[in-house]
Amino acid sequence: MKTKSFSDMQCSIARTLDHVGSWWSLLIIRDAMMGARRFKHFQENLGIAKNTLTSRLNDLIEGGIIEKVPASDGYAHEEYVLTERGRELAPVIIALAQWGDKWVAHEKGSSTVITDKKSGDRLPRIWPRREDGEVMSLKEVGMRRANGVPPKVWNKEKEDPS
Amino acid sequence: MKTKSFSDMQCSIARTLDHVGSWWSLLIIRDAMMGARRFKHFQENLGIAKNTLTSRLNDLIEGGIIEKVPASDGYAHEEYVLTERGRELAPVIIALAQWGDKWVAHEKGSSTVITDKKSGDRLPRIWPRREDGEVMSLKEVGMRRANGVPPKVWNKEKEDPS
DNA sequence: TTATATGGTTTCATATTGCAACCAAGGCTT
DNA sequence: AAGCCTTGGTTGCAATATGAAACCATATAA
Repeated sequence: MKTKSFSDMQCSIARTLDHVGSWWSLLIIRDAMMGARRFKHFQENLGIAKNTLTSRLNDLIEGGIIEKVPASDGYAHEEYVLTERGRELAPVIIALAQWGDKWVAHEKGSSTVITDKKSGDRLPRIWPRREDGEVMSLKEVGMRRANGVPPKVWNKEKEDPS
Repeated sequence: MKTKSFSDMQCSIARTLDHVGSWWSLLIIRDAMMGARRFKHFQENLGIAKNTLTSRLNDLIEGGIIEKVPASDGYAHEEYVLTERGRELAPVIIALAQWGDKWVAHEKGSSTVITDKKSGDRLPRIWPRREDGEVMSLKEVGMRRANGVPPKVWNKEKEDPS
């Protein structure tokens, strides 16, 4: 459940998860990226309860990740499509897919592969790089707050051994 | 809540979310990447309920993302540290942080910036690239199943207009 | 015109989370 | 050595989210 909201936290990650962190959100976004547009697409493919799907879709619409648009084929119904905000979550989806492909793919079922549409080839692992495009090792990657927010307690402990 | 497990789904993303998709998991992993090692670090920093933290930590341990090790300073307690599996979730965390930094940073509080530790500079956006290292546009990125799993219904609809 | 599919809403049972209280084992202080 | 505090939990209980099934209005198909 989520009684507590992450949106107050001083952290982009927490605030992002406030939008896409609920159980089904990222799978809905994945399906939307794969071409799902209608309620039944999501519902049949995910096996999600309809009331929950309604709820999650509304949350995503409220968060500006998905929007409702008139049906592309002239029918009366509306369809759910990703906004630019939503499409830009692709790196998250890709990173999740590639991690799973490497670490939990063999255990059960098949994997989802991220490809270059033209060639059909599997993409290399999405990975942090420097400005010059060089791949970084994870040890070289740091995290800090943008505007002088105090460092974590556990860092202070280490910096100041009594 | 999660009655239903994603682990049976034929999709790496779903199986990954089965490991890290619960409310607090990715924030715990984020804190671990920032140097948190002890129960109280996570608890104080996240404001998570203790029983929930216990539960999430155990899930992450069971998933091989975090492991318990003897205290680094010789004390009696044990500490929680990321395994290699866990450390390799960095691209997910980075992608989340950068998305949030771009799309939800201004609204409230400060943002979390991903940096090059040496220079302290902000990293460029993590983004899909071709084998040759060229940045791709999102339209060029595709997803498919590894081993001939049938395509989605909604794709068939389009391919076969009656 | 009738049947069926779509896109929901409502109700109820169940599973998680948050909160507060409690507790055992180590360390620290005196 | 005795007592207190911190750490790392566990155990209820209340609040909330999810799943399943029933129901329903509208749109589409036969």
